[in-house]
Amino acid sequence: MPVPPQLRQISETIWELPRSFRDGMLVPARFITSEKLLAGLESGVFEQTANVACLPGILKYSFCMPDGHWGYGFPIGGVAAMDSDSGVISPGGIGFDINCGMRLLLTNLTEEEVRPVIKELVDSLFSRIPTGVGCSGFIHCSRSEFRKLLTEGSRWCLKNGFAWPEDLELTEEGGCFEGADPGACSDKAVERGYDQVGTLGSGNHYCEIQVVRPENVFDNKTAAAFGLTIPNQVVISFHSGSRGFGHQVATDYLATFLRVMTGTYGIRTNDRELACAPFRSPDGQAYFAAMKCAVNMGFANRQMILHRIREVFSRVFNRSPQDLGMGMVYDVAHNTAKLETHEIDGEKREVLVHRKGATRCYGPAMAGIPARYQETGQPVIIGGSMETGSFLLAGESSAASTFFTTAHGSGRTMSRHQAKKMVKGQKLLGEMEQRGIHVRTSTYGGLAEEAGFAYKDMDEVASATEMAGLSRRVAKLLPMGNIKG
DNA sequence: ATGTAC
Repeated sequence: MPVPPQLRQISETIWELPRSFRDGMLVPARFITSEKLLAGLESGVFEQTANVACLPGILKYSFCMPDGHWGYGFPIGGVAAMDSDSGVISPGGIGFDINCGMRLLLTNLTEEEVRPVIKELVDSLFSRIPTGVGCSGFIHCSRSEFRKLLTEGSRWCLKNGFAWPEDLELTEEGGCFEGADPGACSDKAVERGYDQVGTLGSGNHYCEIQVVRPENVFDNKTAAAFGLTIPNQVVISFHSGSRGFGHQVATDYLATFLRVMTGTYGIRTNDRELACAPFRSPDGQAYFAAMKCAVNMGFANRQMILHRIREVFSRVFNRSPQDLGMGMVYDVAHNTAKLETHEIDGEKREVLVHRKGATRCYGPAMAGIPARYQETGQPVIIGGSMETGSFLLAGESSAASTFFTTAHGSGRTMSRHQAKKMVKGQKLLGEMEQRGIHVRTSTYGGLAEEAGFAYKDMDEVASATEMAGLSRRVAKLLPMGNIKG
């Protein structure tokens, strides 16, 4: 893909479009990537990252992470910090699936112990965790109970016996964004969401049983601090979000913002998909309070899925989850906007950081990460494709340059439609089976969309984040079994 | 991502 002629290389891992690239750019656009990944960037990503640079109140740079690809308004992999007084909030900078995120769970089992029962485990996970479009959850709470869950996030799960206390410590923000207001969410959003807690969803949402081979551990000391202490240790990671609820919140407020943006607030954007409102305006604050509800739904959703995973392993091995060492490593959100304090030109300021397909990666000794990770930096979980595995990384102090943000996945290289044309899901399933990856899926078409070839090179993305100083590689997690929607 | 066209 040809890059814009105005793009100039700043360092080994930074390319920049200057403000002169487009009228109205308030800051330059920066692409944090590698030479190889840069060559694969779609031209739309340059346009989108430059359009974001025009949004009122944006500070320093409009960023695109190494896994960046074309998205709604912002690129997926887009990062923008706004001045919390004069800046805007934009749903397109957060994503439709608010608090889509990754959670990583340990076991004290080895590959040798798990391999003989992998089919039973995967089949059992598939039958116990609802997957696919429109699926319902296994807890049936009322609409009013769901509104409580929206304000409490993972705390609701703890109160109801679906969490260990340490699960909350090991979730970003303790599994709850404070200030969530269910009153800011439409009845329609509640209607779509109240029955979906504890469901995986579809698309690229999955739950995977993985093995950490000794040759795939890059930082032994940090791996041990993250609980990886056994050769060929088995872990489980999964990817899910706030389902139909978050989608409806995003849809509702995009419509509102489009209605009021120009008339009420006098804001014009290059792309209607960048609809936004001043953060301090009533509309901006209402969306922020509703978005927090969706964030909390996402945390609670992943907590309920975790509960079911523990049940499944416990039943198959006839041992308690505690005895199986099924504690969490961490839970990271990658579709949010959050008020954080960052140093901007030598001055500490409160800014609204939009992360859309981008992971927070606080470094060592920072407030806001668990005590046990103070020396290592927070765990960062980057989900790859179901064929190539995932990465566990650690936050670094040098990530201050991107408001402590790193990549979130491997990033698509082709559309879902294109991927489906290239391989039949049933054939792919057979091939993966032969390579020792047991897969269950709710639709064969959906499986084909997630084929490994439809994604960027996972190793290249992880290496690029490390070279750029955003996060350091700790271990690569290889798939043994996968369930997907 | 998504009751994949409220």
